[in-house]
Amino acid sequence: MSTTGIDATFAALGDPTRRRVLGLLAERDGATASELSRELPVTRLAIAKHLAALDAAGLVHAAREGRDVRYRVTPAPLEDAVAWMTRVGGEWDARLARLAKHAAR
Amino acid sequence: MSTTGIDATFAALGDPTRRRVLGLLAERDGATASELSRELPVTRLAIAKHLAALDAAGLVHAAREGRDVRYRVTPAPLEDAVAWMTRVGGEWDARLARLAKHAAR
DNA sequence: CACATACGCAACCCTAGGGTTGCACATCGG
DNA sequence: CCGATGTGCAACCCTAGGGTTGCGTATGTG
Repeated sequence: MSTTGIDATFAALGDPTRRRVLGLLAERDGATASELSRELPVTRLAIAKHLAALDAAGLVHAAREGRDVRYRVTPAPLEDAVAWMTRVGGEWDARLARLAKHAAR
Repeated sequence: MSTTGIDATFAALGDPTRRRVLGLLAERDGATASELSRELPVTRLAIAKHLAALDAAGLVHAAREGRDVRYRVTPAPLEDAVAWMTRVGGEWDARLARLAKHAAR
């Protein structure tokens, strides 16, 4: 499942707009690209691209519903990212590292 | 302090090479740019740029020692990044979120 | 049916930035 | 003092990718 892996995750999170998209989607789960484009200063198609990238990174899942496509957050890859951070952080908080590893569902 | 904040942190972490640099530095703390460049397939100057970026993001601290400059990891900004992730994760693990926030010393 | 709405493809523009080379300067060791 | 080593600046190349517009297509609604 982690075929794409950490590289894709961090790359996806690297862009500010993409993080805003993900953030919005975290609140309005199941939103469409058009809906999100109304709340951001970019085109619908730009949002669609970002959603595609997030989808490729496994951070989001697309589900077609008739005319429109609804997206919902799938935060599993974030666990690996957190695990990496705690590692390079020198286990600066051992409890955090332990929980991050334990949080895998 | 959080003006640059999360944007800079995630941007810095977005590049694979830069993550490798940070990862190496986590093991060999206090390494110089030249040392790191010997273990990576890129130029010393490229490493130096990455270290500058990491420094700007507050993930690394440069300390001049005579002829060479030694870098050490300062993982504090990672806490904010982790906090953001847990937030967009829909508090998929409430304990993790609590600890991430609590870890800020 | 006609119109609005939502998605998708393709081509394109343009800047950011990762990486390089070439040179100059500082410092350490013999 | 001289050479080896480490850092820094500047200019440059080049690709990735964020964003756009234009158009075509499908699905919903009056």
